[in-house]
Amino acid sequence: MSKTYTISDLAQEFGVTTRTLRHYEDQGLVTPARDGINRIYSHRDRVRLKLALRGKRLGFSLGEIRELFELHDLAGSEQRQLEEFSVKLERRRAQLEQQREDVEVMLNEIRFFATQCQRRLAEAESSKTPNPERAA
Amino acid sequence: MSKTYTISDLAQEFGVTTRTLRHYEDQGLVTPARDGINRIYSHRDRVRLKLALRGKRLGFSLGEIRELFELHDLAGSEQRQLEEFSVKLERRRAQLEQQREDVEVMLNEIRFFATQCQRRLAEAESSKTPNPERAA
DNA sequence: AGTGTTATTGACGTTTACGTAAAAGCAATG
DNA sequence: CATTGCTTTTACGTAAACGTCAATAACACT
Repeated sequence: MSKTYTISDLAQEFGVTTRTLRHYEDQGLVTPARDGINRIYSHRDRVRLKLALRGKRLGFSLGEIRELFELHDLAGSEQRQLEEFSVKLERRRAQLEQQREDVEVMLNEIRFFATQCQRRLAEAESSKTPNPERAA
Repeated sequence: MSKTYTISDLAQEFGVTTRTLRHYEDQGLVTPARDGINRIYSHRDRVRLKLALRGKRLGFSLGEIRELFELHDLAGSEQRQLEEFSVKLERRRAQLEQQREDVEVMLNEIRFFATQCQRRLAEAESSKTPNPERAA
């Protein structure tokens, strides 16, 4: 049917260890089926892993990522919880926009230093080859 | 002369504990002077703390933040290390741009769910007040 | 002099996110 | 059929980033 993956398939593809995948299972982030004793990962597990790793890059804890998954799963459910859901989303959003701002600031700063670096390296280079403009 | 701060001044301002500030000192992120035994934080320390907290929000470890500070301090120094510096900066930049992409993806997803939420909440609301359009 | 506030240095505790080693089970393969 | 390779569970270890006492010291009042 739909393609499945072994534990090392996914580990390799995403550059993590099998230990990590088992850990994520303990934490409820993925729920692979079993072939006897061996884990079999579905497409859904693969997607979840991808999302989890993105979440990690964004600084979320595994617990928070699980929460997000739960919220995500809940997204088609009863209205009574939707309000609470909405509030949580708003908090996430604010946090992420702060983070985006942080990233922009950092990138600008890095770009600045990078150009400074290039300039200095260029200067050092041009002073090695005796060129007429400045060597005079 | 220039304004100084006590440990709790900065802790309060940045919403961290004094323990955190002492820890950051252990890790070499700030180097407050002393009035006898008491710490006195300079404007420079304050800036460093601010940068450190931003770094944390971006997912850097304290060790990495210290590295960045060292690189930053080195920025006006000898060319022989500039090349190495430049390489490190480039790695950071790539990492940050990946992160920025992650943030964008996440924000879009959140915005999508938020509007879905609002829509459902609105629907629920309008079905409470018997309005002619749909109650018919 | 006594009381309260804020500071100091240890030093052990805690949480998170895995690492790592041990012991054991299938499965193909030379 | 023994070895090699991948898997499993169990369980202790660890690095980072602080938390949380504890004991002590310096001031500010009142």
